[in-house]
Amino acid sequence: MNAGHRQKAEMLKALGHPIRYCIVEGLLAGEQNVVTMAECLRVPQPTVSQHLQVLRAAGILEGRREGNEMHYSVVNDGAKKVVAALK
Amino acid sequence: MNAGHRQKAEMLKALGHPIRYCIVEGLLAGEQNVVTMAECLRVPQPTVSQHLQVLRAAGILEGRREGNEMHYSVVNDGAKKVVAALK
DNA sequence: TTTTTGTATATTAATATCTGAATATAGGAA
DNA sequence: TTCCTATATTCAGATATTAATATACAAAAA
Repeated sequence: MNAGHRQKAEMLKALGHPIRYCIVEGLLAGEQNVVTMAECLRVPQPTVSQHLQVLRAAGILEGRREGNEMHYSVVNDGAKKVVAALK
Repeated sequence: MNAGHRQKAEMLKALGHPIRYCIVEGLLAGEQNVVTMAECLRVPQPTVSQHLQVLRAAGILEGRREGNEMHYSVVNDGAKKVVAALK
């Protein structure tokens, strides 16, 4: 067990929640807005924000503000590969 | 968010622990014995057994007894693909 | 019976998750 | 400017889940 394992496991742990997996898959398909995510997932907006924070902390997402909306995108190649592998 | 997301997230959650990721990767490389895993991972054998149980419950591993040893193998295609994608 | 191999259980500590309220941030209208 | 609305984050809390340890138990072979 080395640092690589830890890093990969940490990334998989972040993806290993239905809401977060759905967020990442949705972002890879082009969705962006937090309100849209919350409606699609049928969970309160704060819950989505908290999961977004987990994904950001894991280095999977980055966000930038566009007016009063946040636009997130997947910046982690491993996460992209994992979601693609499970398509 | 549908049943597919939940299933995939559950599998990723099981893989999302350094010890468990290491076990699965090691099994795909051909290792088998629980004592060997424990020594390699430098954790107590009961800890390895607990993680093996998590992986079995997630449908990632199956084990069969060979004399007084257990031989585990990875039986989940998704898990194989994920580990391969992160190689 | 003793040793080796592995699992099961109980306890405790640490994390994760969800909810609701409060707060921040940006844009537009009065 | 001030107020209002929409968007998003942060915080506090309660609850639930997970993980690690130690201990006890079970199965098989020497």
